[in-house]
Amino acid sequence: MSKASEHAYRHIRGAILEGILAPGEQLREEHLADSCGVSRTPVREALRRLETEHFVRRTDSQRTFVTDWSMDEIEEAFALRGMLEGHAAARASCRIALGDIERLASHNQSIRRAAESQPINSTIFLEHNREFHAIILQAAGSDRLTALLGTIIEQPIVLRTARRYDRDQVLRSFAEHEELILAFRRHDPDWAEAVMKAHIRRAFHAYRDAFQNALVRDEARQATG
Amino acid sequence: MSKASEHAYRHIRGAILEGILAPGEQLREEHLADSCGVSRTPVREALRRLETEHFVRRTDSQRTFVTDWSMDEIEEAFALRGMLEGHAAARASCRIALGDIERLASHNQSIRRAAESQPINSTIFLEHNREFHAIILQAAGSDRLTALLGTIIEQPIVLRTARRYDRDQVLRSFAEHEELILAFRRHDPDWAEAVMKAHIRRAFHAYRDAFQNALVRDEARQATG
DNA sequence: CGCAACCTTATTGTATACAAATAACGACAG
DNA sequence: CTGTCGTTATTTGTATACAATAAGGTTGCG
Repeated sequence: MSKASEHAYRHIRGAILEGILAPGEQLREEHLADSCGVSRTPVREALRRLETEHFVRRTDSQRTFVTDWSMDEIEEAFALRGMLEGHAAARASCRIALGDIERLASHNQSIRRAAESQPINSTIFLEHNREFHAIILQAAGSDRLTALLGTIIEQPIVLRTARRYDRDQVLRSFAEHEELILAFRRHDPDWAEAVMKAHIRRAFHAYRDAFQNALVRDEARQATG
Repeated sequence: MSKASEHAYRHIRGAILEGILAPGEQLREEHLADSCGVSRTPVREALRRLETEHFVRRTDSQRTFVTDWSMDEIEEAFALRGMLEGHAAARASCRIALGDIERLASHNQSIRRAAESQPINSTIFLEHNREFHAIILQAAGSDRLTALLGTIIEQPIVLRTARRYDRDQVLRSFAEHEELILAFRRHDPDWAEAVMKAHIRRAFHAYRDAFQNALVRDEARQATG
């Protein structure tokens, strides 16, 4: 994808991730075109792409809105992600090279250090966590699976979850990653798959807890303010 | 999606399914626009959509070609489809209404009749088979899963496989569907999932056998001709 | 006061012209 | 004869104007 449409894609996607474009907000092609400094044509292309990746959603009358997730939809997305990433881990366990296992270990050590820093460094955690999962996906050696997961992993949700992670939760991620690495060293697909599924499932509960806490805080703020 | 781009989508998709546009063939936007009677703009939109559905593929230099599958890619697609449709069957088994089970049974009887007709009626088989799977997917009640499977089930492949099905294979599909129905009546997710996975896996082997036979025939034709 | 048909305005869809990029081709050097 | 460079032709990308459609607001009627 060449200059303008790629730029529009990144710009809009970034704005959604940053929360500049809030969930539920309507997106107007012309307005986006202005704010990206391109014409509507590449904006439309970007929107279609963001739609397949579930960043935005279109109504029956072709209007586009930033996706606003219901808890059910999020649980469903996590369930599918667990299944697919579990499958990826199983495949990877049989194929992964020793060097890649070492890279996994290295990224996971960075995650441990991020957990132990004062205060914990979410950005570093997110970065190495992303890379950790990317290595596994690549080791699974299935372009199709990679493409599928690309439409499932909802970065806005991952982001919101991880930003709320406390030290315990990051250390728990670290521990689960370590177990995954053990499964890879043994080339045990069942083990790897089970650990990965559990890992994703825990992430879902972390998300749900964080979300509920946020709701409680909001209500408290409204009551006091 | 409104008139022109929807029309372009159906037109191009249909041409690929009919084999008018052959695997590996390059698609030129202007040419397609002429043959659809619309401008390039909606054609481009249709192509992007067909790309996400894997009907076409784009090179790094943005040229578009009708997808030409390698056997590895097909096996991978079948594996993912087995996993996802198995999951759908498990979900459906817990949620499906009695009426839907009766509809499944009815469609499957039509499949049996198609198998017993002289000669076997592939078109009828395909139609009811599609509907059978669609009912299950809908009963699973997960839009996300439906969307995912939409990008996995490769109609050109299903078509090519089913057209080669002999009576035995259609009857085998019928028998597997019957077992699926039994699992649904018992609301047994594990059973339903296992049967579905086996069903898809058998379809893969049917495809591979048909493909290999086709190869052998082609070679024989070249040797004789 | 409600609501329904109409009109106005906002927004998306499509066509087309032109710009940019890439592949195809051929000439020339080694 | 082969490979590389440059030129041309083909193809895709982008901007823009205009058409079609849907939303919102207004007026008139029950």
